[in-house]
Amino acid sequence: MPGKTDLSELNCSLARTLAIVGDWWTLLIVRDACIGVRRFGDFQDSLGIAKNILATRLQQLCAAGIMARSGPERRPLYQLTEKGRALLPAMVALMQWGDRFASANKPPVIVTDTSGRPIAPVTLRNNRGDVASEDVRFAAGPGANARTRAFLDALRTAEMKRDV
Amino acid sequence: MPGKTDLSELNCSLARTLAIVGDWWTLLIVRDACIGVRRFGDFQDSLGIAKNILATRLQQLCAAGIMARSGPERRPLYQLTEKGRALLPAMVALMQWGDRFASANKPPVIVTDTSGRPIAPVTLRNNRGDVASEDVRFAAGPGANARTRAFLDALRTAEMKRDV
DNA sequence: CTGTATCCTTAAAGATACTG
DNA sequence: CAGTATCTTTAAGGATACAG
Repeated sequence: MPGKTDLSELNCSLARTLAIVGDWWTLLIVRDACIGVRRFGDFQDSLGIAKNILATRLQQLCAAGIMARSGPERRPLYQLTEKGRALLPAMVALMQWGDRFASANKPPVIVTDTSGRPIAPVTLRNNRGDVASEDVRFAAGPGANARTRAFLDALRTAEMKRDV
Repeated sequence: MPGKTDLSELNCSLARTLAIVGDWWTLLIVRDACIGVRRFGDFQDSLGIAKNILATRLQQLCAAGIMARSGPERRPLYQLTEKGRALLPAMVALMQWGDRFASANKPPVIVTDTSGRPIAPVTLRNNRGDVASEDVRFAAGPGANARTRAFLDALRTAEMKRDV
């Protein structure tokens, strides 16, 4: 992105994730890989992406350890690593949001287990069960720096002051 | 993004979601909103984003129904709508991935319920319990067009032919 | 404080041609 | 088929100044 800020500096795991997979094509490539695409040309056909862009993205994904290249040098296979497959819950959650709000509840693609049983809507849970989105809170974690701590403190204080 | 493809055309809910919230700043703004940020200036301070960019994003988010503007015209509040809060599972899943792979398991921010109980790692489940990422499959859904169907069929056939 | 209006820079995206 | 090498376009991001 033009003249941009380095999101990975932001002391925020979401920002760091987006700095790695947050651009327009990367998650779609990962999605295709999940579905079973492995060849350069198949990614290209599936996405309608320019070859140079695709080549760059695949290199980045391999460098990031999200995908791995194997097979013949002339006609390699690109496959997800464990780290790449770990993106699945996030990807499916994004898909489900799109199913609901951007595809009018008519999913172009449905997600199932090996027996065809549908994957349930992704929810947030604690050790007792689902947690509603209104009940979710954020707090400083072990990786928080002073700025992040101050920021969260300030917010908490502001809420105390009855901001509504 | 420069000279770009319209992802929303892709007959894919993930692409459509990314077309709405898939740029570098939008999800971070949503995250801040989740945490409790509501003021223009607070978003700006938190993210270090330029004012014009922030203004554009907030407009887009409001237009998309993800955030809503309220309060005095001179000093409005920006808050998530139901549609916006529905992004939480996806956001948390992305954060968790970053916690693990981009923050060395030292989360800058932790997510809890109202009692401080931690939110568990987001997983994929069917009606019986967790589904491992290797056991996830994709199939054409009610919103699939001919191209998507053909694509998924072709992949399935290719796998039959013993690709791996 | 919350924007809007300009201007500028830059690099991402795409098209095309070429190579092994 | 799987790239690499260029070239061009273009619009996103950012800085600044200004306004209500």
